[in-house]
Amino acid sequence: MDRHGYELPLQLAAAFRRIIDELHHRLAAEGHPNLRPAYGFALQAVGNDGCTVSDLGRRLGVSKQAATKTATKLADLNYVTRTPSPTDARAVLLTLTPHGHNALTRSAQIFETLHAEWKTALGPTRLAALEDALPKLTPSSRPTPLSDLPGWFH
Amino acid sequence: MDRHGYELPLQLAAAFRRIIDELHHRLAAEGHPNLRPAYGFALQAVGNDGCTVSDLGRRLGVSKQAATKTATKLADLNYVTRTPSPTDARAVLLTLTPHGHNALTRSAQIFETLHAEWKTALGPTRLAALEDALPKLTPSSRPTPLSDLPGWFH
DNA sequence: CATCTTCGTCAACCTGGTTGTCCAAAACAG
DNA sequence: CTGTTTTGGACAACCAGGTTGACGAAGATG
Repeated sequence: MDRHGYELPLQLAAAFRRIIDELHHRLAAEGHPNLRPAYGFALQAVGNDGCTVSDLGRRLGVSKQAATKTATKLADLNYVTRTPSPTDARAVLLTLTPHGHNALTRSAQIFETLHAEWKTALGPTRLAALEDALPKLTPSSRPTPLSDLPGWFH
Repeated sequence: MDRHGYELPLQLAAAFRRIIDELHHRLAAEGHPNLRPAYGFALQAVGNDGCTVSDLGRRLGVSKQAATKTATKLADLNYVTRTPSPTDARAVLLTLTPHGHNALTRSAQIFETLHAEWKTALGPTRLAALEDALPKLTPSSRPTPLSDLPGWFH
């Protein structure tokens, strides 16, 4: 009757993986074929208000150096622009380009579509129960930095 | 009332991450401080029956070359031994050492303990509902290779 | 016996992290 | 106003764990 303890984490990982894969599959079909999952998280971290390189590092939970590399990548792919900060001559402001904004809004739309699909697959009650149960599964303690997902595995 | 679509994947990732972190935290306390999550999956792939390097690559969904590197790492950490196959002079058999067996049995024990803790936290009904709902969330199509989790993000 | 095909390795490369070093700019003493 | 610390960002070097390409030795197959 009972499942084994190792099954649930595998299911969690598989579900997460499939969702993110599906998201990027659809994003690729909507003009964002170069957007890797890792970049997606970074884009979210930059956000509509933009931020500095150090901010990005802090939000992603990685070093400033890693954030610099990521910022360069995002700029190369035309997702953000790097402009000197008007208030701090040391700082570099990362700002979403129209392409970056587009990626964010497309992602949000796709997530809402996916949410509707899950509701159909499970029924609203069971989906809500799932969303309810997940945060209670682990004694969260800290507010879960939602970051450092890449690189954490190693 | 409804949650946003992006929340569920974040919850999935956070739960998975915390579970694996907790597993390795306890494993470290039980004599396996060097066992990284990625190695854990590889150890599971080797299994009690052992396998060849190519088998390992196939089970993990990575190239033979990557499997060679992983096998070397596991051997360096004394989790597996590399012996020539008696039936195929080309092949190298990977076999769990006592230390490797220990890691696997400890992992299984810890997972059962964690499962019991989840049952306490959620109640048996809601845990079962969670385990029921997760596989139905995504239209699995293929049987989910459970592999290539490392490296997939990039 | 000749010819695939497979097993495992070496080498080179890519990505995305990490530390260490450094300079210029800011912030904060005094 | 000046001297010292802190901070922002980049450089370099390194590491882990993937990738592809080439290759020899061994099995499988004609």
